[in-house]
Amino acid sequence: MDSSKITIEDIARELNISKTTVSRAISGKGRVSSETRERVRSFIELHHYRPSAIAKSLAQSKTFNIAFTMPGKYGFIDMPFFQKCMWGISSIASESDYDVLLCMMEEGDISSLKRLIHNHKVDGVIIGRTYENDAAERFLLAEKVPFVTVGSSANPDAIQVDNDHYQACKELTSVLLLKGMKQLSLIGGSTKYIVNANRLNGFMDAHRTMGKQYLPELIKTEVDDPAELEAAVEQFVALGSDCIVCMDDFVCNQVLLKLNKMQVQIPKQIRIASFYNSAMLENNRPSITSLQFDAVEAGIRSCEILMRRMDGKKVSSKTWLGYNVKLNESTSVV
Amino acid sequence: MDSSKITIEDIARELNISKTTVSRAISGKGRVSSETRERVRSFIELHHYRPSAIAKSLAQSKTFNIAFTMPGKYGFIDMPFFQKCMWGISSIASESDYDVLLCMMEEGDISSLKRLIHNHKVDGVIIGRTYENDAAERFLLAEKVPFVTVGSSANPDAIQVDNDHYQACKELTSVLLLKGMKQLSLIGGSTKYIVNANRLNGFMDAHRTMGKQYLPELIKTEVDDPAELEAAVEQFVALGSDCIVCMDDFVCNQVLLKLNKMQVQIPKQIRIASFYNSAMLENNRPSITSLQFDAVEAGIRSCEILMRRMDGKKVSSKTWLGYNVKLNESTSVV
DNA sequence: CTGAAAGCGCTTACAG
DNA sequence: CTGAAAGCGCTTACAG
Repeated sequence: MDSSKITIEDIARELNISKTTVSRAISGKGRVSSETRERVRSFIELHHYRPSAIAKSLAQSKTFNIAFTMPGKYGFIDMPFFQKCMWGISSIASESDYDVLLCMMEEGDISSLKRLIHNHKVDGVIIGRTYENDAAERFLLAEKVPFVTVGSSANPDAIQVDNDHYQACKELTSVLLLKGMKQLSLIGGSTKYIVNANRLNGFMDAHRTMGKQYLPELIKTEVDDPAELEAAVEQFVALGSDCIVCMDDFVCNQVLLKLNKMQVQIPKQIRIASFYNSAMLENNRPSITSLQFDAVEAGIRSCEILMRRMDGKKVSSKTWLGYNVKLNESTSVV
Repeated sequence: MDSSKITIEDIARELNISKTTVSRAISGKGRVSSETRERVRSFIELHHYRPSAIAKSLAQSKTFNIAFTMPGKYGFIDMPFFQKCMWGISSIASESDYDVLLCMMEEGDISSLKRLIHNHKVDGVIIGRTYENDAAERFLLAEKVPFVTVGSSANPDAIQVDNDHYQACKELTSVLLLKGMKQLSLIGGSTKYIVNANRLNGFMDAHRTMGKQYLPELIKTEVDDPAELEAAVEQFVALGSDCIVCMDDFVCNQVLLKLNKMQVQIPKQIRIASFYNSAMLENNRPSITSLQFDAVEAGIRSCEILMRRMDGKKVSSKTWLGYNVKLNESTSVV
């Protein structure tokens, strides 16, 4: 018998029992005598029978697929994050015999997501990258498709899994202050992004909590072009800042290039820390002190939550993930 | 009528025609009067009917899914390649209303692939990373599942899409020689890997073709630990090599670090080129001369070929992809 | 050009 | 504990 074509009906016929019983013996739902169960089990093993996921899907009106959305053509930044995240998602999904379907889309263009949903190919989705006023989220909400976002969303109806950037930044800043640095400077992009606003607050509150002052001239947010960034770095150095804290790894990378150009040595002449880790900084010399967020965990948690949500269970709308402060060469006080 | 629950039967009833006709009007297969077709079309549009991909799958015994395999937990190297490749694959797949299912696996552990195939969740697979004596390939061959590999495979039965590394390396080497470099050195890993053997041959044949000599002392393959690599670099410098050619970007990265440590300036004191491009080198200062391979194209071609193969069409067992020689600062002859 | 009917391979109330 | 039968929502020979 060709193993790839065995059906539940074949088993029933061979074993002289009904399809119903076979189905029950396999799924474990409903009572089946242990003797019958064993006969089915051994037949299946012998003939390498594998149930058709498609038929099961149709019968149960479930696809056993979830989608994972991520940037496609552009935004090749921080790809390791997505890979690790996917790994976490896959592991959890497969435990429930679910598979993950790729959905690549750019900001604004959610056509691939629409196709997936309209074709009823998935039971739920994990949004790997959120945007402000996210079209994908609005669409999924309207279509009543369960989803969870990795990263914060402004949408109060979205179920979110995120790192506690505020706490993490506050802690890293405190550690730097404890190490004796006195003139921390901060540089980063737009604080209209929630995550950046949180980072700024963490930075400031750490100072407050420890009874330290920060110099307003040393805080430079809303930086969005290289020239501006270079000017800021020059100013920090001129004002005698002893450590530059970067709001993200992208900014950090640029700061490093600028300091290199200026021939300023790290950590001898100035120290550097980043509020975000990434592959970009991983191989840097000196190694960069940064906050470590675990992308695999983000994947795991978001998938677990989505699974529960798809099961109709209540889930909390916001899940905080852990973080680590990783001290490296770039902030060593010689 | 709840749009998410409309079936072909509802349409048939509302329009007073048979399910058969509705199905034909939608699929375009079989003759349907243009009037009927139009009635169906407008009804569908009005009520936002979307056929169930699952039901279609079961009826046609096709899943409309393909799998893309890539490394999971380990091997976080060169992730942008996979992302670009996936983007290419997705675009082509979606043209035929196919979706791509993620299959993350480590060398040797093909359990996730097995699950996918046994559950009949895909019609074909694209192997994103090939290994020697690839377990995944052997499995798919045995299961008679159509697949294509991105990158070369030693398996003669595998349908492969690959870059012509030999030609590419030969060309880059020739260009370097034409620029006047006289003592090219070559460094890389094991030549048991087909791709490395090809690279070595390209390097040597370029010399031969141009009537130049290469010094055996300047060719160092089978390098597999950092100490060995550092020693080799020191030797190259001591022997007066004017350009180090690296077999891949990983080796190149290490060579750069070593030269940096040695305070040897690029390209002033020595030049550098890589036989492979990657994000790791993209942001380097100085920018690195390297061979450019288009990962999006690799995805596109492999998916096109897989689609044709799944259609039962004959496809050539080996497809060569293009490449570009990208000259950058690291080989400028001042 | 159109339909009735069987089929894809499972699941699941319902009845026993 | 077990079965007959209907159902999941499409497709497709076959017949007209």
